[in-house]
Amino acid sequence: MNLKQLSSMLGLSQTTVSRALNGYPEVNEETRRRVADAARRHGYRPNPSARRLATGKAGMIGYVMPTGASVDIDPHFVEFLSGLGDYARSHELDLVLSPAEADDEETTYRRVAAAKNVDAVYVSVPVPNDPRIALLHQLGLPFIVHGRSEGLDFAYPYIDIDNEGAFHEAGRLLVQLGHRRIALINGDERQTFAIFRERGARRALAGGGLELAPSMIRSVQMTEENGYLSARSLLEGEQAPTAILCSSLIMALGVSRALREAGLSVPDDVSLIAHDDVFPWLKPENFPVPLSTTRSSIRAAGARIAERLAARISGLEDGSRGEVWPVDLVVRGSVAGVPP
Amino acid sequence: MNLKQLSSMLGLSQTTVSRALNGYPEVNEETRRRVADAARRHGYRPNPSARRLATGKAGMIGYVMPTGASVDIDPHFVEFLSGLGDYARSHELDLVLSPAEADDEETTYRRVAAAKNVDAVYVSVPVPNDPRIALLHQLGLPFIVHGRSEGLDFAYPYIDIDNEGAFHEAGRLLVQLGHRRIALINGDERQTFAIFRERGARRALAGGGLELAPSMIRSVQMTEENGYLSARSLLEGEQAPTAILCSSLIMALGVSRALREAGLSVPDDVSLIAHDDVFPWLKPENFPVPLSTTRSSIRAAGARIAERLAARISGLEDGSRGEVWPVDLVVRGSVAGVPP
DNA sequence: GCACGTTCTCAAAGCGCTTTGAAGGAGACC
DNA sequence: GGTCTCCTTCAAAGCGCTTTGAGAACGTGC
Repeated sequence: MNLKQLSSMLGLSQTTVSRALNGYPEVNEETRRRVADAARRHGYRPNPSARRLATGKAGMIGYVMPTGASVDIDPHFVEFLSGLGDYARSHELDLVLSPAEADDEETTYRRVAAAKNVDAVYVSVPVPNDPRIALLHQLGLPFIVHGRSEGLDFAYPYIDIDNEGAFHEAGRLLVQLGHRRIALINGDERQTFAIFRERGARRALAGGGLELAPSMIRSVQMTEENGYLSARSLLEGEQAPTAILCSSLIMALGVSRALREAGLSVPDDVSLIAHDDVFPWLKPENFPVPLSTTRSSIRAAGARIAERLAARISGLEDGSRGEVWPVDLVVRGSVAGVPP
Repeated sequence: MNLKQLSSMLGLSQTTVSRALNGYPEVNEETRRRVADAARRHGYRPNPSARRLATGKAGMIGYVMPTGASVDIDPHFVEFLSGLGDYARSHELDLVLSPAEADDEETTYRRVAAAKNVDAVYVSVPVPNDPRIALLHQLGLPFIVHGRSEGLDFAYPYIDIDNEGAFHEAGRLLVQLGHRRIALINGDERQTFAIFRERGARRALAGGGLELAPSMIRSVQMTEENGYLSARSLLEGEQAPTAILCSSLIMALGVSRALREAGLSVPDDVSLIAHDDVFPWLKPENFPVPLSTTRSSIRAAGARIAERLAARISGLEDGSRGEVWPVDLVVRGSVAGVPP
């Protein structure tokens, strides 16, 4: 059932039917009702390819997904998807994933932009001076960044959480409890979120007259194993930390394991605070000792990003507003004063 | 730069240019070379919307993604995506995710099929008599199932792992080691993979003259917490198991925690075998006691599914071949003979 | 009764590609 | 020289929608 058939069936022109269905004002209400009715009865749905060709609008949002033989997609991504679904499922908004060679995303961004398959894209885990953002800016393809870049000479729309604030607050708590040897097990140091977290932690320590020595920092891909290895290497040092800030719950699993293996207990020997992106399958309150966290739901961010992307597509939003969401510090059993 | 411009620039008709670029035989080699050259130099790329409208082919594959306020997307999904990327990134094959209300996927499948946005879809985690498979079969939209259904009266293409064989082998090992009280912590019992695993375990026990009592089975969503709760409730019983089969590494985390909390050690008090889908961020060899597993990479399956979907789209594959992949049993320190 | 807005509807021209059916040109064969 | 083929190329007709520019139809006001 296409427009032609439907309109001839109704004895109307394609124009009128199209306008009736798309809510244009110059159609008689009575006619509109008749058309809408017939469309529903016959299950008419405009062919998106045709509509796209005619309007240039795709009604889909895109994501360029870095992949590679030695590249693993981040498990956080499913949480983002859950959030996206929260908004998108009721708006018939689809997401197009375009896999890209991780060390050459530009080609794929150009392909996506040229193809006009999608009306807007979202960009995740930015780095300072992110070339993807500059490229999208230049190509004129609407986008929203999940996270922030630094050093770009133009404004762009984003949603980010207050990573610096979160780690500042967590660090400050530890300092207030008397800890002086505080370590940070962070994500990839090239990524802005990790830079901000380090900055927050550093500022917190400075507030207590302390420094965050390079020997107390680890920057690694966020796996259980890396959490374990990082913690172990920290604990081996002369100046083993009495408190650890950790950038992810998954790494915190490994940190727990290393502590247990070293015969150290939480929080008596070592205090532990991790960032919690709110996974449904791994909860901080279920750690052997309930884990203190800085908490912010990626899922909620995903829903908000979908919403803003949809708004940009339909012209309801423009400009380059940045949103920074506050992060909750949730104190549970894993922190205590410095051991005697 | 579109076809019209390119062809007038070359002094050729659109027909010839189109054919030259699409590899039709009736074009002079010399002409083809000229055309290809000019296309490359001017960065010409056919507009996919136009091509799609003309051919009806989208060059994209789809996935209807069940979502809902209380529905969480499975973390296994990113592994699938990594695998998909392994194949798709070099083939410019995009994936369209269409979020659906989890309790009414049919509507979305119909929308996707009608929209012709995608040439084929993949279906994951099927249940017996899966209505989605029946629907796709009826709609004539090409698809491949990741997993298997049961009870459908037609054949369909799928890729599955030998879940029954895997759990049979794992169970048999435990039986051979003398265990008589063996428990199964499984995924959602409605899903085929869980049914097959139970079947495998049951058959293994039967081989030793044993029965898998309902009281020794848990069917839950695969989270750390549910692993913990299931294990705890099993250990509380009169007839606490001396061995546990577990359907996921994530649940095995919780099982470990429950055992530790109960003061039981692996493998002296309880042997443990889990299914490992091969997450890069959580490895069985890094469990406190290296975990024995039945191993099968979801990522590899993702790549294979992308490949087969692409083949179906381009007409290289048809019919309804099912592939069943064997599963490795990897024995590590977490299994031992039955405690005295 | 006529000119003039309004309101509603329409034919036709795109959007950029693929594909059908046909035609021009060059050899080959008789 | 004429006819037949084969090889290349082409004009034009879709694909199914939106949108422009224009035309009926119908009051209204003078």
